[in-house]
Amino acid sequence: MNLAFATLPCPVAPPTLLGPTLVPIGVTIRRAPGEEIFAEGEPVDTVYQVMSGTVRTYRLLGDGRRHVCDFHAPGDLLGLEAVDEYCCSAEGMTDVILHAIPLKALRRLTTEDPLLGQRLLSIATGGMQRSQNHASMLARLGAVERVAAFLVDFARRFDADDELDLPMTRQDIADYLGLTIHTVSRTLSQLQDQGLIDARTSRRVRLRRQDQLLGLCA
Amino acid sequence: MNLAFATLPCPVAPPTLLGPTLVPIGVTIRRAPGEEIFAEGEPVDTVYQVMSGTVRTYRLLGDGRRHVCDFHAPGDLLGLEAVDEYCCSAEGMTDVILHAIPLKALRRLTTEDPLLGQRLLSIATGGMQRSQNHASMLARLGAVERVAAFLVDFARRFDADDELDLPMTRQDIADYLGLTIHTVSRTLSQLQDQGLIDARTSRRVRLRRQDQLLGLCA
DNA sequence: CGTGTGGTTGAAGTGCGTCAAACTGGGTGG
DNA sequence: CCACCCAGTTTGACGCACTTCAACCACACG
Repeated sequence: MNLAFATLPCPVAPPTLLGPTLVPIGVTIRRAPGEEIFAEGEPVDTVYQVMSGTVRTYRLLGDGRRHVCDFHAPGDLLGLEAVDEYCCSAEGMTDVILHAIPLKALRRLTTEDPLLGQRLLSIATGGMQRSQNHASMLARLGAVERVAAFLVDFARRFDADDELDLPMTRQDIADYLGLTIHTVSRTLSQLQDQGLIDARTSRRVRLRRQDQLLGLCA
Repeated sequence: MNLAFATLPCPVAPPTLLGPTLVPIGVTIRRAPGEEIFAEGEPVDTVYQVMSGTVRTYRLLGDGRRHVCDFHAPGDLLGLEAVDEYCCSAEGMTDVILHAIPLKALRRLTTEDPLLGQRLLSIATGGMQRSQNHASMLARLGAVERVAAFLVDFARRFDADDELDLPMTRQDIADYLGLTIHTVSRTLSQLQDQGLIDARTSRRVRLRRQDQLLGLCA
């Protein structure tokens, strides 16, 4: 067993981050499933790095419609904003461990360490590209393409190769893909009938033909 | 919906007297309407600041479907990417004057000047927020809401208060809003019938009831 | 005056949403 | 251990918003 990893609280380090934590300051906090991390409109005073578990960020429109901006894996940074208030809310989907970094301290460190600034910029542009991909998908793909794109993307970012353990409900997926739970459910059934996936339970999906799923993403 | 977007202080100015640039290096280039500035997939070696005119950034999906990522006003920065190739194409919609900044030089300046790094980070997070707004719109708003949101947003970012001079075609708008030109045209006619706008010509629109249009954006 | 590009409008088609009902699995209490 | 519940999920029937197909219009240009 790799003891170096065993002592670190962040088992997954995505390419945007060089180390397990972004900065050596801040405190560790925990959140239960459904528990709020920060809310849209609150003043920004803290940036969070996901250390373990999964987080969803979302916005509520005037009449209650919800849009899930993204699902966040260990390593992801939350709350890096352009303005002085959070533009979306964040809450845990599983039990979550977060590294909470005071914004002031982060700013101070950034002025001292240009490399940290570079890294933050890279994270921010990466986030921009990701939301642009999301927007392109919502603008031009149909339901089957969206669900296929979601499955392939989730497999790449989170779990293993083809055995997915989805931490989110159908409603979460629907609000992420701009669909309804009915359409998501029907589409998954359709992919199952076509033999592209194998939905063992509603939360456990195996990608049988990842190449064909990828081909559906246009 | 929060329509704020971080742009640099570059007011619309006649070509002979351009506003402040991001950095004191780089060269000025011009592009005609429809002319390419950079293309999706090309290696990133230059970032551009729009000095005058309007630019569209877009992506092409496999089968020819197009998604317009954004329309860019004077002051906006183009080509700030997370990876080593442009993730969308950019071309002029009007005659355009751009400030072309070699990426290497920008990187060097950034390590020397932490304030510039802050500014770039602010631009990047602003761009991320803007694409997130775009995605939320595409995910959850209907055609009327999308067109209304587009008009209000365009009025804020570009032109004057309520007299819009649209530099883009219906196809551009449709590809930005995830609709067809037919739906865009019909929706504008509908808003006209309701007295919310006054479409003098197809490119010239007056917002008669901006408050009501804003109310439509959910 | 003909041609071409972009825009508008109508009629018909369709993909996804809405409404409604049944199902499933996990948790709880009798 | 079983009965029951309940949130989440699946599935069917139907409606509607947007797309598709098609025609016509407006204006610029040679």
